[in-house]
Amino acid sequence: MNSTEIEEIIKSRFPVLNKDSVIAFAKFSSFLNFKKGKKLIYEGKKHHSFYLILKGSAKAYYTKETKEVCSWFAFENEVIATIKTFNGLVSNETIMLLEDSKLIQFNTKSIKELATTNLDVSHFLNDTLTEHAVFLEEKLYQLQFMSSEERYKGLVNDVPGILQKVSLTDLASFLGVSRETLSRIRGKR
Amino acid sequence: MNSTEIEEIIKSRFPVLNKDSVIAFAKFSSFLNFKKGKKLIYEGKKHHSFYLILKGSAKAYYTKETKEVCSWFAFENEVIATIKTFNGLVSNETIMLLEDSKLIQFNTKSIKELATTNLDVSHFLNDTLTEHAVFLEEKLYQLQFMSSEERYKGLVNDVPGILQKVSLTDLASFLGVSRETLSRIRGKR
DNA sequence: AAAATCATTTGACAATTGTCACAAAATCAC
DNA sequence: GTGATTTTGTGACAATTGTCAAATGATTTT
Repeated sequence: MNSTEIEEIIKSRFPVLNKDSVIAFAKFSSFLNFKKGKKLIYEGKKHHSFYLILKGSAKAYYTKETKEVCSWFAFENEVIATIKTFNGLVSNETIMLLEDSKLIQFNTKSIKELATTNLDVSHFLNDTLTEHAVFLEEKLYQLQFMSSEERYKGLVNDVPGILQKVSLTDLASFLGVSRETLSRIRGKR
Repeated sequence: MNSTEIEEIIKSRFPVLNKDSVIAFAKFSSFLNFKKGKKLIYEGKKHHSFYLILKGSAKAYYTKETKEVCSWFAFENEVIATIKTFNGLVSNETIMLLEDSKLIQFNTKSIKELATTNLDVSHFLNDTLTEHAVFLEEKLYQLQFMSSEERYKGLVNDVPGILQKVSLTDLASFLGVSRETLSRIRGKR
C-alpha cells in the first residue's frame, strides 16, 4: 500500500481533516498486516502508536490476578487507542487482535505534535475523544439501569455479527457477568 | 465580580489558555450565585452553558421511572458539563447544586466557535475531554474489579469531605449499590 | 481419525445484594 | 421547641449471580 492510498483512507475516514492535514497525517502512518492473537498494546507498558482497523477486529482487556475483563471490542473502520498510552503513560489494558487484520498505524507523538499547531488535527482529537466519552457513558448507563439480559440483547442487536467474532467468555466479561450467567441468559428462549 | 476578576480565575484554572484566549473566553462568561437545589441542567432538555464551580458542589443524575442514579459529583474548582449538551443534544442527566454555590457560567456555543479558530481553546477542550474520559474509565474499572466495600472506602479516601456534602442515598447509587447495602457496609467496623 | 485442547453448557450450592417493611435518627419548617 | 418530613439503619426474605465441578461440544494438532 503506497502513501497515496493511505491518504485516501485517512481522508474518507476522518472528514474533519482538510487536504494538507491529511498529507501531514499520512506521513506518520503505515500500513500493517497482523495475525490473529497479535498484541498491539501491552498492559504495563508505554506505546507510541494508535491504529485504524481496515479489516479485522480487536479486543481490549484488563487483568487482575487471573481475572480478565474485556473493556471494548473494535471492528472495521474503528480507531484503536487507549487514553493512557495516548498521553505517554503506561497502559492499563492489553489490546489483542481477534483475527488476522489489516491496520493503519499512526505515531502518537507525531500526531500530538501536529495537533499543537494544526487546528484540524486538534479537532480530530476532539471528535475522537468525544466519541470515546459517549461510548463510556453509555456503557456506564447500561450497567446501572439495564439487566444483564437486556444488555446482552441490546449488544447483539447493536453490533450484528459480534457473536461470530467474539468468544462468549469475552462477551460475558464485557457485559459484566460471569461466563456461566451469560450461558444461562442465552439458554432461556 | 468584574471581568478582570473572571479573567484571573480562568487564567489560573485553565493554564493551557494564553492571555488572548483568556480574554476571549471571559467574554462569554459570567459570575453566578445560586441556592442549594438549583438545577443547572435538566434531563430531556438542551442547554447552552457549562460551568466552573468556585464555591459549592453539585451532583449529576439519571432517572428511570422512579429510580435515580448519580453519575458524578463536582466540587470546588471543577468543571460542570455534559457531553450531550456540549454537542447540542438533549441532556440525559440532570445537574443539581448540593449547596449554595458560586459559579462561572460559560456559553457553550461561543466557546465551541472559539475552538474552531483558536488552537488554545481547542486544546482546552481536548484536556477537559481527556480528564472526563479518564474519570469514566476509572469508574468502569472499579465497577468491574472492586467490591462495593472497596469502592466505598476508596471514594471516601480519595474525596475527603464527600460524606459531609453528599447524602448516603446519592452516594450509594453512585457506587452502584442500594442504599441498604451501603448502610450495611458502613455498619461493619 | 484419534487425541488433545479449548470453549461452552449445566447442575448444585453459596454468597451477595436487592426489596420491602418498619424503626430510629436527623433535619427542616413554622 | 414541636411536629412533620426526610434520611438512614435494620431485619427478614427473595432473587440474582458467582463459584466450583463436571459434562458436552467444537476446534486444532498430529
